Amino acid sequence: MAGPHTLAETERQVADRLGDLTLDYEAMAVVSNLFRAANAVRNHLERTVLAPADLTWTAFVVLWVVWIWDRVETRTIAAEGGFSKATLSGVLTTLEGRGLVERSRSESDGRLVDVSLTPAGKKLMRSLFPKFNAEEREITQHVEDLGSAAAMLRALTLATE
Amino acid sequence: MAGPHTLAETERQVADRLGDLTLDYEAMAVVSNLFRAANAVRNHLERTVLAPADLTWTAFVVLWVVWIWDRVETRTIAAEGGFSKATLSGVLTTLEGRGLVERSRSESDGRLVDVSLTPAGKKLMRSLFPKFNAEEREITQHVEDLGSAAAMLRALTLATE
DNA sequence: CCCAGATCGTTTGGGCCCGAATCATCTGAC
DNA sequence: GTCAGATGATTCGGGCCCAAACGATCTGGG
Repeated sequence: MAGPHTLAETERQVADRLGDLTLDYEAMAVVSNLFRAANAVRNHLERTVLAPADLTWTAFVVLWVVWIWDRVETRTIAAEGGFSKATLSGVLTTLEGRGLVERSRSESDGRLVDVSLTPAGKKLMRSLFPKFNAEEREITQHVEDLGSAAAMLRALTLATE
Repeated sequence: MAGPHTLAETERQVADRLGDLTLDYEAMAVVSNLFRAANAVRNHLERTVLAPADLTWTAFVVLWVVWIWDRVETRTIAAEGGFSKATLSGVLTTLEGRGLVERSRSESDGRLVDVSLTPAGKKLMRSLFPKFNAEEREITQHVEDLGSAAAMLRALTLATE
């Protein structure tokens, strides 16, 4: 889907296999590069910022959402982070075991669970996030127009709904 | 990291937590939207195209690479697909068990393993890829300039190396 | 009241994911 | 020819990932 080969090389190979079918090579390249970029950025941030703090990507996203919104219901975290409630359940258990977050049953609705950061969790995020953002800045510094880049990505997200 | 809240809302919240630190909100928005888009597109393609064929995303990427390049060494597949050799090993075992790919030891170098598609694997890809590409086309149809979009994503990938 | 259906979070089972350790094979300096 | 180091793929252990099943809780119509 994504790799060091040039677009032209890939096109020629695909044409050999599906020469009789009409394909959209530009769409192919965009989707391919989307995943290549997301993978590369994620791996980079994991290595440079998250691994030293012994955090996985998803764990960091969970901490981020809880940190910013202070006290959130689990369903909100899952929606914001873009993963399933099942995944969240496991990650929350891990983070709770490390003393970074706390679960508490909602008083108004016994089905809901609220999540908040412990003091240790807040301390970690306060020290970690500036480093994370500094890397984000590094990574995006060669993108010409950040505003239109963000808009383009938003368009892709909207197109799947 | 990504979610239904507006950028302005998120900025205000972050400012409350880190008001005394300089942050790059545009870089934050791009990285956030990158993952939101990749997740959304992946989930969409998994649901619409891959799930009916009982394939995971990674399994499809592996099949794709092997299909296009006909006969590839495992290390090449991992590099092209953007995941580790450890991951690939497991996925290959799964695909081999389903009779879609074959492993064979390289004759010129006993350390290497070549992978190729079985007839069943070729048949599957020939029927599946047009559907996949049609969805790619749907998803990207509202992106204004596909060429510059691909270039922007490539810049992000390069920035991590 | 009551209870059927909706709405939560969690558990389960199977698969992906990676770094580190392991084992096999190759290479080059001697 | 030999063997130390380099280079492969695989295995292992722990964690993420999801759909489906589950149990608990809430809601509203009767």
